[in-house]
Amino acid sequence: MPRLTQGERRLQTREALVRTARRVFLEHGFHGASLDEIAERAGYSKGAVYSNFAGKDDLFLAVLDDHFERRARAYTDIALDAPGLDAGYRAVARFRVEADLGEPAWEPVLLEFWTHASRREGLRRAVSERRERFLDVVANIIDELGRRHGVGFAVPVRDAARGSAALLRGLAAERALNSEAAPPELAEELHTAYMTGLTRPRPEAGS
Amino acid sequence: MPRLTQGERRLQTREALVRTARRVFLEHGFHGASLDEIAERAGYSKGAVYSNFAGKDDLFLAVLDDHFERRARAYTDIALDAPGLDAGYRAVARFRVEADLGEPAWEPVLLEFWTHASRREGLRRAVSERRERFLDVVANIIDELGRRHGVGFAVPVRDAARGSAALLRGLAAERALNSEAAPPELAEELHTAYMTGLTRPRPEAGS
DNA sequence: TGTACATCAGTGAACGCGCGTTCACTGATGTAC
DNA sequence: TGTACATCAGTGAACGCGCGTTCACTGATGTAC
Repeated sequence: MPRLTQGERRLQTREALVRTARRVFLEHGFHGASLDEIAERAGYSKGAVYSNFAGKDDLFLAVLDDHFERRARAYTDIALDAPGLDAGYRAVARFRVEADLGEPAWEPVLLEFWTHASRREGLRRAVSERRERFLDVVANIIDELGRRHGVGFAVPVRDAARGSAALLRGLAAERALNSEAAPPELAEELHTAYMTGLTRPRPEAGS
Repeated sequence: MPRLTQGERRLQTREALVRTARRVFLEHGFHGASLDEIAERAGYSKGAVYSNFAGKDDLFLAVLDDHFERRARAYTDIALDAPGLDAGYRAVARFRVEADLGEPAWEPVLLEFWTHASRREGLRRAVSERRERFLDVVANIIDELGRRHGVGFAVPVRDAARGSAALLRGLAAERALNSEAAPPELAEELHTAYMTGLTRPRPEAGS
């Protein structure tokens, strides 16, 4: 009914494609998903994909951006709303595991794309930049958490963030192979052990 | 010169295929590697692959078996030869990172195959069984380490082992995207923090 | 030791299939006067 | 408000390509007598 401008229409198409692409990637994996199916299920032809994205890789990057953005917001809320330091460590781990269990296909697709990207220099760089930006957010959370509770960390918060993400991702990979491998309680426990092992009583006071 | 029996010849073919397959998988990834190239570079035709393996998946499983076996031996030696508890935690992390850096393509291929397997029930199970067997070895190492140094752990050693592997794998994934992301010293530090966070002063003495 | 038949590792060609990407084209929207 | 031309989102067909798997076959090794 509301006459849309060309730009709005285009944006609408783009969003429909990204939304559908996410679903199809989840169902079939990155290599397994076909642009044909994505376009068709979104109500367009394959050409529409190429009119809006540089190709399959680029389409997945758009899905990625969407995902990381939502994750970043969720982590921030969850960690900083927690009642204590330990509770923060735990809440993040629990959230992550629950998210994985709710959408078990996501982590495998992401890893598949990472490995794909790791072999293509340009794409590798594109994914890496997004990754680092996401880690910025996590690092800020950890930093803020430390500040609020008057503790410091054995390594720079950025490195602590990377390790935290690595541990949770590794556990997700275990779960992809064996869904009972790392249930929420265990993930909580291990993540807390990791963060606790890094936590130091007193932060270095300013220079 | 030495006339080989049919069985020996067959075994020789099998081993040549596995050895070559490993190299080609490393070069092109699991999906990217073709049985044609593997067979040809090993000096056989594609049919030889199907005479020795059920298919591409099965061939990769053979490569996996080989890999895990060598890794298991290496970890055992390294952890138990270390002069102390912390040194053990550190040595394992360092070994793992050095191995990754020496063969940066391995972790991506392994992850690619894991994600592939996670979507095929039969294969998933096959990989999972191998995975659990490997974790048995790591769990034994941790158990022995704890015994020797008179400490216990906050979770069952099997779970501690899974988390250790998860952390190191997650860091490897980071490195696949950005080779400078998690250098040996950092991996050591993070892994030690994780293990230390799990370590408890006194083991529960037998019931 | 020698012969006849059976087994079997490995060959090589053919099969069957799907997909990412390109491109000439169209019909609708936007712009300029 | 209306007309003429330009732009552009999306179409749909064709292109080009590779690969995993199957299978009838062969030549050599193994077996039985």
